[in-house]
Amino acid sequence: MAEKLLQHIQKFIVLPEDTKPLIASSFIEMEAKKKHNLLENGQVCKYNYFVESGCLRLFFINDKGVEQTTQFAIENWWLSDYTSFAAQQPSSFYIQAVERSTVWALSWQAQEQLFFQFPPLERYFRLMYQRAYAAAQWQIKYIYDFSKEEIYQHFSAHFPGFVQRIPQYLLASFLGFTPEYLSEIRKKSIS
Amino acid sequence: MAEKLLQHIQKFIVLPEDTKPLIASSFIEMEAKKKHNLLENGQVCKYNYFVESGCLRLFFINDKGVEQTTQFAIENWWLSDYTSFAAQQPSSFYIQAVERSTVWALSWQAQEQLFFQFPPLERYFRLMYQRAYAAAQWQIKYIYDFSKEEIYQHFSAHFPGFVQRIPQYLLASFLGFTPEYLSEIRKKSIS
DNA sequence: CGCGACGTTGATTTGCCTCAACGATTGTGG
DNA sequence: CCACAATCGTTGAGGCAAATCAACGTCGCG
Repeated sequence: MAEKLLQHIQKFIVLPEDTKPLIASSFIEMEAKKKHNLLENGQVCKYNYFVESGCLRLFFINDKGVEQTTQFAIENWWLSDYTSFAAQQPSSFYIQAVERSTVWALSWQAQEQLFFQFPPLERYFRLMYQRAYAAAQWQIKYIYDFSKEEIYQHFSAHFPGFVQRIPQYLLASFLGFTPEYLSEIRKKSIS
Repeated sequence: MAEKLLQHIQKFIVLPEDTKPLIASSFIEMEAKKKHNLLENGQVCKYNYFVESGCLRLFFINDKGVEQTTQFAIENWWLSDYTSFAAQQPSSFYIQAVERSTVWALSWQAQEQLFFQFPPLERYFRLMYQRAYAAAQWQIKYIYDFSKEEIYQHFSAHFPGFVQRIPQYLLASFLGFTPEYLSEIRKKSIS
């Protein structure tokens, strides 16, 4: 149980055998069908999610009623609305399964207790946040640096498999433009 | 010495008296004049900077030669290019003092050694990264959610003091548009 | 089979940029 | 302490990337 999660943690810190049951039992295993919402706007984001398989996305709905995806998480990535999670306040985001997904959910209380029982996990999570923050710094750089067309070219060059895997309207939403414009860009790059 | 830094750490974790000299001595105090670069494109980002007073910015230069500011850090905030810092690879950013600033610099090696000597600091840094990452999630949401004009209105409503404090061309660069357009927006909101 | 979700195409509009020129303010050396 | 230059902010004309709107083809699913 929780093999993938434990293996992932062990890439970053040493895990004594006897801590594994403690850790595994702190998480809740969840199965989410495609399009199922793990978090809805207005709710407190109770969990930090580790994706074992499948894909989640973080999005919000703007004042025109359009869904804006700001992040995806695939296997071995964590996802949460950390503003809501850390302060246990209502979120303005949704978290939704893009595909059928298996995730391990860690509540804020369980996380705090785990840190108390096994402090080296602080290091693991420090590294995870550091990695996530570095990725966010890059995402922001991309947005400022490139035109929409360049953003698409870079992204599809770096993550060809992922581009194939998700519907185009979600990709457009994530990259910050309309499905129509994505269509136009793709037509150009084929010919 | 390093009073502000130690006080800041104590807001998040308990610091025994005898650890304070150890911590303080792991940092290098630096004074930076206005426009002085603490990091330049192509160098490894050797330090994680804590701002005691003044203001730093993180920026890069795009292919048209224009400086794009992606973050500011004022008193009690940390700043670094974490992609470069964590992997000790060359950075594609600059870090520059916006005003005369006093900062405490922590090298990657010193940071690792500190974690070894006093593990509770992992928790402090986990919380700092969590906070920084949450702020980045919000920044990304803002970029997707609002028009340039709305971004300016929100920002100047939330941080009126900061808007006064820095030159307009840096604010424009940070908010993602040209100084000319900022001028236009400001004219509109006055009348 | 029929409906709804998804992708495409083209016409039109617009938010914002580019470029160029000109005041205002700052600072710096003589 | 003034003169001159550099930096910074403003204004306006023109242009383009990307959005909006609307219509239509296609696929998968109940």
